[in-house]
Amino acid sequence: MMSKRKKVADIIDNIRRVFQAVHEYSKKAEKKTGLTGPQLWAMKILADTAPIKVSQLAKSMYLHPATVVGILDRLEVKGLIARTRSKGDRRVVEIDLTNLGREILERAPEVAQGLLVAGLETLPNKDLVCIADGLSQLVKILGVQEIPPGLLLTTEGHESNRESC
Amino acid sequence: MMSKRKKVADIIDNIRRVFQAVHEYSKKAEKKTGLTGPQLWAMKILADTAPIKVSQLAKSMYLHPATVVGILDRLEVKGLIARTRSKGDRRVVEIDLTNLGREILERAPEVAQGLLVAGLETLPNKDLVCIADGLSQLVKILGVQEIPPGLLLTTEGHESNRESC
DNA sequence: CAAAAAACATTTGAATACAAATAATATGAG
DNA sequence: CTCATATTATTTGTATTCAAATGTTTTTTG
Repeated sequence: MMSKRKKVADIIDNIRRVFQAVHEYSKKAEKKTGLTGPQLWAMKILADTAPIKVSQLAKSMYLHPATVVGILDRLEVKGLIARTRSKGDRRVVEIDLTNLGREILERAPEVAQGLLVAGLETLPNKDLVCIADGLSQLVKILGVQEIPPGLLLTTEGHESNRESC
Repeated sequence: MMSKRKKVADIIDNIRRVFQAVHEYSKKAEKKTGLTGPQLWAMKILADTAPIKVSQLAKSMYLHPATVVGILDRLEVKGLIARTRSKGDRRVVEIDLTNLGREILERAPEVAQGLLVAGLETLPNKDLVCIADGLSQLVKILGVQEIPPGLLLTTEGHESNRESC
């Protein structure tokens, strides 16, 4: 029987491994496409929801608007997105993919989350429950059930409803 | 019974929550001490292992040496650490906490990991096994059992040996 | 309607973070 | 011993991230 101390240490190690893996994966995707993780992420969202306001994009990415402006600047320079001042409300800037942007995106790999989703979907239901419960406990410990996820991807909608261990 | 799709989505959401929570926590510690997460993290490591080489500190933090140099620059300006060119090998720079650094550190809160460890330790053994197994599965999916953890903390030593669900 | 408040995108300034290049020193091969 | 190689810290340049301040435009209030 492992000591409690040892179990806790193992858990922490594995959390770190997950952090690290997501990070490494995003760096690999960067090498392949010339797009950084956040840039690719923004484009994936645009592919689904363009045209979209800057503020809405920021919300979708759970990032500060100022951060998104920077990312958009660089994507614009590369000719992958276009900004248009909205006719109806001239405070608003509408973002859309250019044709080049769409082409590039087709050849781009999934964001880190894609890897996770693909991997998880191959698992039997029983294992999914196991993983889900473990993470729920962690979330409970951290006291962040209410926090809207953030980072890592775009899928919105977070109605919860889970089973217990 | 939840659909597999839904389960996977829930898992991803919770992973994002954990990411987010760790990040938020580090920002909170920053407000309290005037030290950023990485700065505090570096000092915690120094408290345990100083004097230490820059390259060794970088390894302990799983960061690029260039990044650590920047962090040390800012800590040095605040008078919390001291750099000394090593006598034995003049390429090496030894880092140590100053007395002021030690004082500040005493009043500083734990790094995000501290919160996790404390929370985990209150859980019954059964729950720990549940969390550990869930994370093990994730790590397996990501194919990173071999990756030395990284991020989040400093404790070294990672022999593994776990039970199943 | 006019002034105040809010919403929106952006700019500015600071801290990470990495890769690549540099400079200084140490070690190894011949 | 000398030259090539390796190690060590640093500098430089780019990207991400946030908070705070700014400038426009819209909405709300009085």
